[in-house]
Amino acid sequence: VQPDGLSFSDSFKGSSIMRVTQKTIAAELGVSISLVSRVLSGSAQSIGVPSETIRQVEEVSKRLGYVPNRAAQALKGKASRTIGVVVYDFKDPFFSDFVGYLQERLHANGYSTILVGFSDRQIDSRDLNQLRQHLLDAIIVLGSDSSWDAFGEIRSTPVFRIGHGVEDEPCARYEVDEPQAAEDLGEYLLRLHCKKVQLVRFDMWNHKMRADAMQAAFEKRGMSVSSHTSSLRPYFELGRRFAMMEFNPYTPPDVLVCTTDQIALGVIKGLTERGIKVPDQVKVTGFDDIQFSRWYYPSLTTFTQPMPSLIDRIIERIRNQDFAHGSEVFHCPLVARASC
Amino acid sequence: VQPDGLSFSDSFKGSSIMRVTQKTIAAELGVSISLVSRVLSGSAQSIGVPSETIRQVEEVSKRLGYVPNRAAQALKGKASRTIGVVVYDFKDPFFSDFVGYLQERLHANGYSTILVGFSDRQIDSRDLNQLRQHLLDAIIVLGSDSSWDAFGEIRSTPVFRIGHGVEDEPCARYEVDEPQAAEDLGEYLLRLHCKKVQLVRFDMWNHKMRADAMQAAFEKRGMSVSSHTSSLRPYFELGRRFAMMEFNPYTPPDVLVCTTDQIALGVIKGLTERGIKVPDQVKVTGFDDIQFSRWYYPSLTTFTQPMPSLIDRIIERIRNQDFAHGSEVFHCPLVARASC
DNA sequence: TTGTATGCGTTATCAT
DNA sequence: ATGATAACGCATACAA
Repeated sequence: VQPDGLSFSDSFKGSSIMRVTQKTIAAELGVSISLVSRVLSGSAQSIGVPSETIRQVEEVSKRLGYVPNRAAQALKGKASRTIGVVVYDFKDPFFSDFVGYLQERLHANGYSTILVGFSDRQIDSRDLNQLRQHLLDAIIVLGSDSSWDAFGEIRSTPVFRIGHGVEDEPCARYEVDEPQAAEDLGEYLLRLHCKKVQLVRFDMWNHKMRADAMQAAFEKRGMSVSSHTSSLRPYFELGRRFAMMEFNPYTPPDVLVCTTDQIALGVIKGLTERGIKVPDQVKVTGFDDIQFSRWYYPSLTTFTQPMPSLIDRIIERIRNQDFAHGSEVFHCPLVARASC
Repeated sequence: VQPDGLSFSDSFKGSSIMRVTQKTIAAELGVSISLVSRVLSGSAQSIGVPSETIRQVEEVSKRLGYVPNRAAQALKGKASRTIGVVVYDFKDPFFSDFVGYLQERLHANGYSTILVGFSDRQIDSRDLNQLRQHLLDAIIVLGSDSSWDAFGEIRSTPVFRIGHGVEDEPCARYEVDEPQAAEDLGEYLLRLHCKKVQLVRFDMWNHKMRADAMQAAFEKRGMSVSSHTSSLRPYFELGRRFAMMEFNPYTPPDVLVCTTDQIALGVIKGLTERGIKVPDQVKVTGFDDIQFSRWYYPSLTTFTQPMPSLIDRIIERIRNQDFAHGSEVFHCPLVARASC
């Protein structure tokens, strides 16, 4: 990093630029702060303030570039219209896609997003202290966790979790309908005359939950199911390593069912490097429908997560202050592409 | 989305759960709020408060789970330790990678991140109104923009831009050293005996800037350079479409130099679909080193952006209140992989 | 129709 | 060594 050496003189003037507050506007017009406040908060009309006065206040406030101070508003007990978003694994493309969409919808609905995310790791309650210092209308958690420990101390803010959690978590939870997804894939594989399935998954309880549902659905349909489990990270490397080292091309399964798109893409890359053709010699499926699954070669058959409806539903609940605890499941449709 | 129908009874109790404030602690101990404040802000020691009192306050505050209210602190003029992050294209994997890393570093340094991002579009000053309502220590902008319009109204908060901007932007700017990158690639291609280069880029000024630098460096070394420009989005489709429809396999260039990894990956996919081998029949390069470039088949030769050092440098400047305007360039090292 | 006063949680400046 | 008090920006109950 090297300076270009010519423009460092014009320095930022720090806090010398005064913020425009209601006081500024009131002084400018020679009226009281409360009058300005009433106009700016929209309650003036119904109170009976003459529209000429309203116009003047609005004119000056616009001219001076007034923006309300949320800190002050929040302090007064008003909804902060600020949402905390917690992500367990930001490096995971699925989650970063999700965050992008979530943030955009929140923004469109007038909410600000405070982001707290990590890579590949459990979240500690200390990690959330920063969130607790803000006045939030709600917290949205992206990711599964088998314990509620991290959120135990957050009691004054409602939490929505998108992912699997513990049974009696004091939050509203949205979970993938794993059995339904498994049934859908089972039917699909049956039509493709798959007899022999191998599952490839990460060694974690939520992957196991998904894999177990798959296994049940496949065996119910008379397929034979074996399983490969690994704790290698990142997921892509897990899949690739499996395809390179573990996959046996002499007694291949018909299909490799992976619990995550990243694993599946790694598998495809590993197989391709070994000269094994997908889907001709072995089929591959994933889960999540990340952006790159459509763009890989071959494109990946996977399950789409219905982000738009899910997110809009949560935003609506936040707006309605509907913070009822409990879990709902949502359906992830199978998207058939080239890999299977 | 269907309810599971059994756990919606235990509703969230809304604001019935009182927040713990300094007042709560003061009441618990029968002391004044000021005393509590002094202890909690760390100024007690030097003032001469007995360590026993300090201990007691700290004990109670921990037991009650006190967290300072940033809104109140910010109102009092304290640094909010909150940073706004603006992203021009969150759908772009490069930016979402960047945001993840940035956020993690900010968090580690005690800063909160307020995220405002969009997909594929110019940002309007209205889009930033939400940011302006927060008391921010700084704003970090990810992405290039040939105009300062959107940020014109933000005058009380220092801005850092990572990307190309206009010459006299009142902010601190960090820009890719395009000529240096072009030189590096020129040398590299020379060693690979490439004579004929085709550039593939998006139709936007910052892509043109990069492509122009490349063209100059290549022609300087005696290579012939042609160029394909398109305004198709997303970038991946741009590259793929080019490879499918425009690329002429009978008079192929030695290498396709793309202004972005996404374009390059699309090119590779398109070529692969046509049965054209990369890098055997034609080489491909990108720019940015997104996560999937390493994972594509073949893996992509590209330029890495030095996020860690860049981000840590910016955080340090924020901490030191060093908001000097002007631009610095940073070097993006070439990473040679399979595609070229 | 508009102004005054109060309080949100915190910090800082006074007193005591 | 500690407690009152004011102030940050805003909203609102209460006066006028």
